[in-house]
Amino acid sequence: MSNRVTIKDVAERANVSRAAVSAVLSDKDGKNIRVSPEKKDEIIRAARALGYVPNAAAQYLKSGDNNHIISVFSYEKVSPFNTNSEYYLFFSGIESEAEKNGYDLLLLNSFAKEKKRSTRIRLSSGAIMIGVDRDDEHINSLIKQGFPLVFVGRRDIKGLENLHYVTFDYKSAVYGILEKLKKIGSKISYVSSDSYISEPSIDKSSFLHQGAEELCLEITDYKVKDLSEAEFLKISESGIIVFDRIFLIDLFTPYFNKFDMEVGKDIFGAVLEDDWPGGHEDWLRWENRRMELGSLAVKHLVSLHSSSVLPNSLIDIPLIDAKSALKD
Amino acid sequence: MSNRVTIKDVAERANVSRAAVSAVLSDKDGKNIRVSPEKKDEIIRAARALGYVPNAAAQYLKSGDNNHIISVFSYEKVSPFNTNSEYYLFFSGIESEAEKNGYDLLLLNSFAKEKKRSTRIRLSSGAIMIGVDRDDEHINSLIKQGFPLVFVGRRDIKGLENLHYVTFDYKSAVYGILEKLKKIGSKISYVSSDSYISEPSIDKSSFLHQGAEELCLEITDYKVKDLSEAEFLKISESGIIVFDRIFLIDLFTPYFNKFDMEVGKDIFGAVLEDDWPGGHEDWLRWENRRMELGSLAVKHLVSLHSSSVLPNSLIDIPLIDAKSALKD
DNA sequence: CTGAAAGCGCTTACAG
DNA sequence: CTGAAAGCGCTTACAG
Repeated sequence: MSNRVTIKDVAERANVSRAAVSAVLSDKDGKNIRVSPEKKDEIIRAARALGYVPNAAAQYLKSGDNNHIISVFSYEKVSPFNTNSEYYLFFSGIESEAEKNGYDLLLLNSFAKEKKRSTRIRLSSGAIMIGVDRDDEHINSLIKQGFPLVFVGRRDIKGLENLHYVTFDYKSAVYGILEKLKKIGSKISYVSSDSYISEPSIDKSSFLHQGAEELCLEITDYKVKDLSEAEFLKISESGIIVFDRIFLIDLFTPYFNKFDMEVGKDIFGAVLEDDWPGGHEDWLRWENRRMELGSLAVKHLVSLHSSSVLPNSLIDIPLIDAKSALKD
Repeated sequence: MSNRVTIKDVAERANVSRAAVSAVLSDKDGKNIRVSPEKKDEIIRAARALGYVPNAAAQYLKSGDNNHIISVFSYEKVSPFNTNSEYYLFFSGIESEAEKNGYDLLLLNSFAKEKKRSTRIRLSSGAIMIGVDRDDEHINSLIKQGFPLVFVGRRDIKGLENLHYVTFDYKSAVYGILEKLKKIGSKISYVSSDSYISEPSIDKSSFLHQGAEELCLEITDYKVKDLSEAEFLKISESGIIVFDRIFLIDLFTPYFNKFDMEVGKDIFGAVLEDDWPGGHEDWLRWENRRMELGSLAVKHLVSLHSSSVLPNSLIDIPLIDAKSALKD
């Protein structure tokens, strides 16, 4: 920590003002500050001889410029770049897009000091939020103050308007599935888990009901925890089952077997989720586009930086095609 | 960028000095600065009402403290957290150990602006280097100035002493392999590729020769690019082949087949590398301990931070056991 | 064409 | 027990 060389050292060695050093070394010479070629040369040589490395913290503090660092904030237990994290693909898309745009990433994942952690965001000039916690005071304050921040997935936080987020185009995906199903029949059982209701699950459900109405389909909702045989029979009566989560399939499979029902033939199933482990080809579903969404989050953040529009105004969010991999 | 609230705003609202705000908000009240409980309460309320978030860049600039951010620097094309990067496991170990110690990670991987990139290191208070480029002026300057920096893998940079690095214990691994081989015979062909000579490959080779001498084994060196039949026959005559890189196996396999030689029976092969794709069970080799090495790099960096020893003095480096997964 | 000065947002001696 | 002031290392108007 001791003998760091600063701009002052360079200035002294080159016999110029610090301003001149700053201008030359950050290629801003010629704007407000003009430096003669000889001095310029001398400054560069002095910097090299001394081993000067600019203090990025000081630069950022003073200039307030975009420092081309994006914080990636995750509330989850598993770090998002762990392959078996459900956020890995988001993260992977974020990283490659960030690199394309010349941004570096600050990963905020330590759980030790919650408070310090959200503070470190201020070392970056923008943040991408993965995960669903919404009660971080610092984060909410920063949003209010117009700190560029993009959520992956629609987010709704009470008291906060104009949140920036990118999301899948669930509407067209859900409608696509409904159109396929309409060819089979007009009654649909919609099975959802009891789990925590997030914005995406709210959206999917509302698009489903809205679409059903438009397409004259009849939907019956079921909340399922443990599945009894009676329940199964009631649900499967319609011949068409839509799940909101993949894992629900496991609850039903034993009964499909027991009653000799073949999915895609005797009964039709669709799932409104994307994280497919492989197999399950008889299920109607959509592709995993998480990488694309991660990449989109970065694009959105970059546009927030470059645009003259105040961050608080909502920028148009291009939608990811959630292309349905449905059978004909 | 506009309406960020600063410590000044909080101080004004709470009718105290900025010093008091700073002390209270960073839990340093009671040291040099004492604040009455009422004022303390008022400060906290004011900060909350205003939505104050400390500016980490300013804090770091002023205090110079350990800001608990580690830069992870990689020179490679593929980002280290890409699963198929050869650095993925190092990175994975770095990340989990960093989290354990309450450190966040700044990933420096963008290739657009090489200069800016190494500058951003200064936003962190330590760095871990993966990959082998050694001609980054900024990095070298920072090392000279005592910036805490740890290389993954032994590194040798001209003009720089007391580099910090963590490395595999190649010596014991290579000796372990030699001891196994000694049971088979006393003549060994050492085949290495023509590729770029890095410190690890230098180390492995020198341990191999040194160990052979101690164990009274005879080693003949071969540099191989395209393998001719004549060459193959010469090399395989010894009955024992040691490769420095896994991919060399592919050059030899066709000839093993042609001459009906079975590895582990008619001929013995060992490889001084760890990144095994699976299979190849007949080859003597060692385990992949990259994750452990990544984790060790973080431990080393943390000890650099906490120790009162000047960074320039070399701290003892605990070695990773490169456990040999050799057959009996 | 060049340099002196103010100030970014903090923290930390130091004086009262 | 509390506040005024200096200063971390930069950049950017501004005055000459």
